Amino acid sequence: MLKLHKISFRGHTTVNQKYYITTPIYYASGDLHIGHSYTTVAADAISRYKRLRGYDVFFLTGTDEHGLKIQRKAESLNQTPQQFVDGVVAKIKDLWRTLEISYDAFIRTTDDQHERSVQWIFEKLYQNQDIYKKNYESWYCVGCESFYTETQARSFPGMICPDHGKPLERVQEESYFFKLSKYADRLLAYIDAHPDFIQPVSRRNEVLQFVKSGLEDLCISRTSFKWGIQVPFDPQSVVYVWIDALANYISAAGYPFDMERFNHWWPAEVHLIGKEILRFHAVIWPIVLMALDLPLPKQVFAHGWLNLGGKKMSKTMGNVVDPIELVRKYGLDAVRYFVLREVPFGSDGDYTEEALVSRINADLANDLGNLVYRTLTMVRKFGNGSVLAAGREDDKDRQFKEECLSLKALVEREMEDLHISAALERVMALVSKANKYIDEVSPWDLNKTGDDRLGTALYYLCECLRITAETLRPFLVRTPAMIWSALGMSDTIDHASWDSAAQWGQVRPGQVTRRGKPLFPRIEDEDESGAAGEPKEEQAQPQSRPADEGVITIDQFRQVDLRVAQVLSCERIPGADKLLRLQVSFGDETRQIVAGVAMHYTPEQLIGKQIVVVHNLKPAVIRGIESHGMLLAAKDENSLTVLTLEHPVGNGSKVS
RNA sequence: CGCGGGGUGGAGCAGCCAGGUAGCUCGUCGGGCUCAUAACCCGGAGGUCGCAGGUUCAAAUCCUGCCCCCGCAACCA
Repeated sequence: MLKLHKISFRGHTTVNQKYYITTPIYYASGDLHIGHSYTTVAADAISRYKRLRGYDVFFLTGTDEHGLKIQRKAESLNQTPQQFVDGVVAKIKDLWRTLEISYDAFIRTTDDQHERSVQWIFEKLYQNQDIYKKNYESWYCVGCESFYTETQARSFPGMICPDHGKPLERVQEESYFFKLSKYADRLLAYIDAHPDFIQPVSRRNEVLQFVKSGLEDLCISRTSFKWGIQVPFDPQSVVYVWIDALANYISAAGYPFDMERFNHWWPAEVHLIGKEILRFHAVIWPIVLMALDLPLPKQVFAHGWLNLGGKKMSKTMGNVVDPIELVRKYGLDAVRYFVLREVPFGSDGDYTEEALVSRINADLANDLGNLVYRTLTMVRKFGNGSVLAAGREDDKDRQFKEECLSLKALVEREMEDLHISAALERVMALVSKANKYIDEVSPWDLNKTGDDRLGTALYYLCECLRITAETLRPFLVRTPAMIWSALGMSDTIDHASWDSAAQWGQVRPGQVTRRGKPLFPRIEDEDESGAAGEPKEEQAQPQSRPADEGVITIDQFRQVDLRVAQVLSCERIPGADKLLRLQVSFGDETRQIVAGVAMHYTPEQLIGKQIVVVHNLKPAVIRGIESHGMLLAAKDENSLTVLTLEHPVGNGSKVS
């Protein structure tokens, strides 16, 4: 299952230092989006970079496949949980294949070896008395076969299960708790002593703050669902996500059954994570490792998010950003470039299609693509397609050469701190320099005068492109090879060492170039036909589906099933200021919905009213209460009014 | 007193930790070039660096207070 792939590079026959990097394991309950892709592409870029530098890399990713949510989802599809997750995992692997993620191993928490490892860990922690059993009471509904917490239970009127109409039972549940609190001081001391352990610094401060405010022991088992790893000495309980999922980082490296392999790889150099799971990785996980008496990972690096900017998240419209679709439309390297470039170190980036297009056009098409194209055109026009030998060298030329040769070190400096975006910025800065160099040297003039500095300029530019291509290899997977072959290099780029990016003279005078087509064609706005004076607010970007942004077709509107409903009953939800819970009738059907209107309506004001409800909205759980629809209301700064009907109509009537 | 992030030319951001000419990308205006994907290069305009105090020879940068915005946690369907 662990395919250790190894690429050998010229100049790096001896591989010695190891580098173990992980992504989070993603929850296999559905499709992944651009955010997951970002983390994984970033890990991929780092891995490729490290491999190029001669490290023996172990790049781990995978999936977290247990839990109630998956169990339920599988049930609703009439599948076994295993069948369900197998399907999801296949799609996730497809996505990574599409993005050409070079992972070395893919761990699934349903792997037999992982399950045994988790059980072993659980047992060991128990024996060391870091896990203890505690009784605690909770509420249970036989119908749901689910446990509810005190607050959830109290939100049900009369403590009656809303789904089954049965009173909840008070039951005692035995759960296992992990002694987080015991290790709080040790963790603080560790973080203090290892400034690089949590990066960036802002995240580190956040964790320190959190740990100082006190840790509570963690409940690490469940009896409310079965789809999980059994607690070895207690068949009633399954291990909850904390230990189950986090342990993947060591189980995948061989713990505890292949200690030789494990000791080779562990501790990991870096866990790359999104900031939303910082606490699990910077608090719970280190403490688990401490309890197991294992070394901690060298670094937990929490990157920022790729937010969905500007656009309102409208789930009814389903505007999730599908990375595969994006790749199909814009190309793999464009998408990789965008996610790696757009999120600066430590902070969040913003995804909009506009930003993506503007990045592609400005950086890849105008600067890089155009540089390659214009350079090779000159080689063709002024040198018959063959690279000219360098002639006399001017100060400008010498300076440009130095810039090219220093790129590698600059990229390294950024990458060693995982500043991926900054590293790409360095590359693009050289591209920019090259464009400027062309302008200053004006090869077309040199050509007219027959100056042999023409050869110098063209040769230097080819070397610049060669170096750029080599340096881009960690980030882009197609472009470097395309530039390489366009330059007419003799070998493939895979055989070029990383160090050669700082060595002048790899391009041979006389080698024959092939210009080909532009690498990154500019993405032009579709329909430029609009009248001149038209305000060009958000220009309609090329969309996979037609329609200007913000404009929908009648068919799209018809997807929303609006219906009249009558409020049968209505009540406040204890502990919630803004929410009302309503039972509404559609004539043949009664539903419960939750509405955030309690600040403006008392329950009595609504009872009996006919209102308009989105009938086909996906159910949601709000404050532990299921809501099967959304009522319509109009709102301005200081008031809110529920839509009602001018004249009564039958309940369940369609609104259109 | 929930946790955290942020307010810098029209837009998006860097600079702040280690005070000392306010920088980048896009846009805009003007110019240049013609090798190039209406691209590339140069130059200009445009900022009281959220507000008010304080420290200092000097503050976007350090300190204090206040205002506003955004995530998360919740009460967003």
